[in-house]
Parts: sequence; structure tokens; C-alpha cells
Amino acid sequence: MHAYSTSTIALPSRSSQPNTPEAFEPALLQPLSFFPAGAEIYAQGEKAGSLYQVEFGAVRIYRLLADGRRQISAFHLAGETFGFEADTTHHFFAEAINATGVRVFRIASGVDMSRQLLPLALKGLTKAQEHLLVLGRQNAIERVAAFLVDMAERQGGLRQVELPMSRMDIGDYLGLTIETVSRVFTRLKEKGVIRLLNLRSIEIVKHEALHNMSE
Amino acid sequence: MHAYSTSTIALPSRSSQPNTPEAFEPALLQPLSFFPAGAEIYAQGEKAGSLYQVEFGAVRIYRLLADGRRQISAFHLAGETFGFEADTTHHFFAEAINATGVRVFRIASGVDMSRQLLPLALKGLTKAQEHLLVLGRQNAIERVAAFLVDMAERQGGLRQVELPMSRMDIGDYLGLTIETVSRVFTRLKEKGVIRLLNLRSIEIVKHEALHNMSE
DNA sequence: CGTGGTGTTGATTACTTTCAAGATGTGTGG
DNA sequence: CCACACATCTTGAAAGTAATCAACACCACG
Repeated sequence: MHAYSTSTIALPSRSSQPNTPEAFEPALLQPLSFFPAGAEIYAQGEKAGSLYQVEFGAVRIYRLLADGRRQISAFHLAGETFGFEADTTHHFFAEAINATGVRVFRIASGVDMSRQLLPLALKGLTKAQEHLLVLGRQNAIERVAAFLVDMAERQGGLRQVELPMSRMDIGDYLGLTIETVSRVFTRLKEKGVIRLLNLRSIEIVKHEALHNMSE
Repeated sequence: MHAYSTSTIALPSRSSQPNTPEAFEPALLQPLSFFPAGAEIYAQGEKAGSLYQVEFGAVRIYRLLADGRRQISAFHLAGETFGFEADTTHHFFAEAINATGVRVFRIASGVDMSRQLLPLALKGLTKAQEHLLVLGRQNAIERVAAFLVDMAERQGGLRQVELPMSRMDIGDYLGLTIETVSRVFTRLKEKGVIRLLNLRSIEIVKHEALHNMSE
């Protein structure tokens, strides 16, 4: 893991916090690690043992196949916590999507964190299982709709939704190619369900319609 | 949840136990609940609060879309534990696949089980995330290969693998139709990778080849 | 104002699903 | 123990959805 600098970054206000900030004890004294866009936070196979809380920016968690195919299993936005593992090894990669600030909590060996970690693990498990339904049984438009609904909810349910990640990231999260993602965005736009304010932010015009599409 | 009888079932030896029995404290005095094939153990939306340990048989955990599409997120075999949830409500359905014996542990309110539950939750999370890679990025033959490798490992890595579930269940786990599952089995058979001893048990002839296919 | 990276759109291909018969297996009753 | 009947599974042909291949457009950056 390569943090590019610590503690000296101007800390943006957390006004853009999600509506369900995770309640992991902040220990606000932890220094802030800064990762520029694309920087690796940890790698599969690396020794685990820390928790990471996103302060600002966004993180992708993913796995690779031997031939380079990638599956992003989760995105983490401001306020969310990640990095806990079933054993002492990381089973996934974690990368900053954009310039991202992360508080790193090293878990002292011998300290039992299960009481704090269990709710996070269970929530993550439910989310992963729900995403299985999306990948296993939903078509392209349903997948994108489900993704947009989820992003909207995590950003407080506002009409305008920021997508900090590229089309490639979205595709690798939804099990689609970038072309298919792009075409679905176009279709939703043509149907008047969403508007593209710019590449990385959309407005949900017909919230109800989008929700129905995602089932 | 409808248990059909308790405690009076002849308990089969657990010789067919997986190679990694889960270490949830057995409290062996718990009566055994019996569920015939297809019986519901709990339903989505029901109040949660118990843990379930499979004694014999097999269980499917799944979710439904409004139009009936089903995604099985996990199978649980003898020795495995399921039923823990992020909140007080079940987010999934659990059904016995075959005649199944389950020990039910009601978690007394106020008792903190996090220390016991966290490892199970984390293991489940890792498994679910790995399955995301299969559903999101692998084709039909790779999915079936990954499934067979997983089933083989959970049954001790023997050549012969029992598949307690139907093709429909396998399809709903792998995000495929029964026809595609069947065709892939046929292809693997023709390639000499597996042999079908009968519909519900296969022999892995070329273990290496199967492992490579699953990546 | 170029230039490289990212995103969109179009045409074609490939894989899986769907629809449709058959075949095989299992369980039951005679 | 056998025969029938319903379930499940397999196989084939056609259709549909997403992937791939290929240009082109757009945007951010130097």
C-alpha cells in the first residue's frame, strides 16, 4: 500500500455524506491518508489487518481473472468502511477511483473488534447477495437501473446523482461492457428517465420508472 | 417456518461432512428439526433471530424478482451454518433441497454472539464476492466448472461429487437456464472432463482441466 | 490548439435463451 | 417386481441480447 501523503490535505467538509453513514468508531485522531486517482490501497494477497474509512472520494474493490477480466464487487463512497477480511490476507484489490482520503485504522493484534465489525460484515454480505441477483438474473437495462437507484439512495435520494467512476468501472461492476453501459444510458436518456448533466453526473427525472426497471 | 418433526429422526452419521466443518459452537443438545424436500425453513420478510446448522441434507438460500426469476445465492451442505442477518428481518428465503436435518439455535436477545458470528459472516462475504466474479465475468462453461470445483472441495476433494440439487437449482445459482446447464454438462462429458454416474452424482476425471476452465 | 483518454454509436458476431419435442428417471400402485 | 405416470433432464432449432470490432465524437489536459 502506498499512501502519497498524510495529514496535510485540506479536509473537505463531509456535506456530501451518504444518508446512512457507517457507525464505525471514527477515532478522529487517525491521520488521513491520501490516494490519487488510480492508486492502489491494498492488493489481493497482501497481508490484511486494517480498516479503511473513506473520508472523501471513492474506492473500488475488485478481483481479476488470469486473462484480465475484472469484476468490481463494491464501490465505497464517503463515510463507508471497507478492508475487513475473513483471514489475515486480502482477497481483493482496493483502489482509489479519484483523489481519495482514507482514514486507516490498524487493528492491534489481540484486540477483539467483532462487536464493531459484525454489523459491517453483515451489511456487506446482504449487499453482495443482492448484487448476485442483479448479475445472475437481470438484463442490461435492469442492471443499470439498479445501479443508479443504489447510487441515488447512497447520496441521500436526491435527483442529481454523482457517478465518480468511469463507464469501464460501471461495466465491471455490472458485468457488462462499456459499450452496453453507454447504450443503456442513451436509451434511458431517450426515454426521458434520466438526463446526463455531464459524463459523471446524471439527473433522475422519472424516479418511479427507474425504480420499476430495477424491479 | 414449519418443522415437520423434531428429535425423533434417526441421525445419519456425519461421515459425508465437508473438509472444513464450521466451528460454530454446536450446543449438541439442540433438538434436530427435520424438513422434507422443498420445505421452507424461513421466508424473506420473516423475523430473524436464529442460527441454523445443517446436520444432513442440503439447503438453498435465494431471492426472487417480482416476475418469479430466482437467484440462489448459496447452497449449504452438512456442517455449514446459515441464517444470520444484518437486521432483525430475513432478507432471503431458505428451503430444504432434500430431506434435511437442521439444528436451530435461537439467539437469546441480549446475548452477544459477534465473536462467533463474525468469522462466519466474513467467510460468507468472501464467498459471495467470489461468486460475483463468476456471475459477472465468466461464461457458461466456466461457471459450471467453478461450481463443480467448489462442490468437490466442499466434499473433501474426492473424485466423486454428489450434487444434491436439481439442474434448475444449479441454473438459478449460476445465472443460467436449465438447458444451458444441461448442455454444458454434456460438453464436459464429451470432452472427458467429467462422467455422469447418475443425474445427481458426477465423477471428475480431469481435475486439472476442470480447474483451469474455472480460471 | 493539439493530443490522448474516455465515451458514443454502428455493424456484425457469438453466446445464451426461448420454444419445442423427446428421452430418461423416479416413485407409486397394482 | 413390473408397469405406468409425472418429474426432470436432454437435445434441437430459432430468436434475442450483449459482446466484439470499428469509427467517430467529446472532453480534459498540457
